[in-house]
Amino acid sequence: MHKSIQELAPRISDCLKVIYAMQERGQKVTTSAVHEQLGVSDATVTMLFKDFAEAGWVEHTPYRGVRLTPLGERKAMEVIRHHRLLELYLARELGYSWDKVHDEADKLEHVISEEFEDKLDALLGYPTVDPHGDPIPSKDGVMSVRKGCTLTQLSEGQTALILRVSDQNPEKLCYLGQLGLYPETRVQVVERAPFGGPLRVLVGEMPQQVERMLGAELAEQIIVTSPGIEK
Amino acid sequence: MHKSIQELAPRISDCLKVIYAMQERGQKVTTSAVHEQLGVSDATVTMLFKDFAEAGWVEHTPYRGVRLTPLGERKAMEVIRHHRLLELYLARELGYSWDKVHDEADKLEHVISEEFEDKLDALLGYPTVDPHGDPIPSKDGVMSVRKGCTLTQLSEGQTALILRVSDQNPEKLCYLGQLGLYPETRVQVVERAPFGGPLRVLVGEMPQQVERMLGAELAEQIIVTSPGIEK
DNA sequence: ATATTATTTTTTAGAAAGCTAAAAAATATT
DNA sequence: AATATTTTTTAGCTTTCTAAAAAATAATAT
Repeated sequence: MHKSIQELAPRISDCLKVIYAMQERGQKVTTSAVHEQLGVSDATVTMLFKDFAEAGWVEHTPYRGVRLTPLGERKAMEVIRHHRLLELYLARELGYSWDKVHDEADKLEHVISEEFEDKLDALLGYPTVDPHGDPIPSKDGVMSVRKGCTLTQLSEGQTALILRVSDQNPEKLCYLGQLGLYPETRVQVVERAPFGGPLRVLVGEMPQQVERMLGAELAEQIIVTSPGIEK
Repeated sequence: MHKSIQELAPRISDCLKVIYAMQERGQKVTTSAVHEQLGVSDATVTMLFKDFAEAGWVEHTPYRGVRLTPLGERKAMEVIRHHRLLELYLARELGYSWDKVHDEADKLEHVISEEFEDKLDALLGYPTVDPHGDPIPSKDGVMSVRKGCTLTQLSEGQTALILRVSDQNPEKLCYLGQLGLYPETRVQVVERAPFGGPLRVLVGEMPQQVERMLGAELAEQIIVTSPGIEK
């Protein structure tokens, strides 16, 4: 007899997040891929897939991986909303730097009540993006994603606004912060070395603009407004 | 082979709190008493006692119960500090009523980091009491208890300041809140019915003073300044 | 194409943690 | 001394996870 999923136990919601993130990136959600992200064995992932399928959150084709159902996406939105509200709260109210918010939010998100979430939401003024520029889903599960492209896709001379810095690695975030590359910051590509080489960019508005060098690996993680369509 | 206690798992810190609370009230900390408070079987409590003794947190005399060592008290202070800082934070920053803070803090206290605690502490201005008037231990484990007596111990006509309202029951707290019986509020006993009968008290300062009736069971939980020694 | 080999996923069997009911042991009460 | 109560020990349950075996799929060579 298999037990059905009642509450969002830590393992459950972590797995949901991983599945959603992979699917969002257009990747196949396979046993081995989730196993790598989640740090549990393949056997465990297979069992999680079964539980999820039984709960109606995913469609599971054995040996082929899973795909979220509308219900599953809804659940994922709840988890992501908790996480991102907490991230923003930690950064704005408690003064956490943006490279530390992820890990702390990961621990807190499993224990906060609905009431806590609502009060946070109100305290923060019903925000729509977290410190990395990632959108915060609304309470009814709608997440509006601002369209953009990666910084590497801009051509020389082009200007854009940073929308998201979608990396979880604290070291990388810390470094990007030192370069001033936060969401809502203006950037201009001065020079683009070929074959995935580094970028030379101007960061910030006119008076205090600074020039920075940036490797392609990092630039790839920076989502900016598509040229022409600034808002 | 028995595993030693490394981290303060939820069960562990809950048990520590219960042991500390009982010892503070001068009660014997026996297997059955902890079993009742904690909601686990006697067998489990016996095993917890063993683990605690092995960790050097208590002295365990088999069939006689436990007594906290200085190290054990130190650990208990850490747990209580977490809990009470969170309670104050929930009440003051997020607008929780004082009857709801306990349960939410109970969930959060198991997951917050040292950094989170420090930032809360700073945000709250390094507070010394929680919303119930219970003292918050300092980071180095010192807790200064303001001496007082219960409201039932005052004689007719006497005046005092409420120091603590040390009840955890949400319903009772909610009711006491309706009567305006919060810490730092002035009260005067107008009439004291004999044989544990109800009290008639004046609540608040002169201009907007109100008269209230109060059963002995509730009055017993209200700690006030001893007459004469107001501060 | 088809057989062979490699890879991935699932199943199976069992380990470890955490708990409890019931039996045994110690203490308390009459 | 006999009986009742409490605590501890024992044995075993449930949950959650994994290593290894089995099954399915994918890649390669003939």
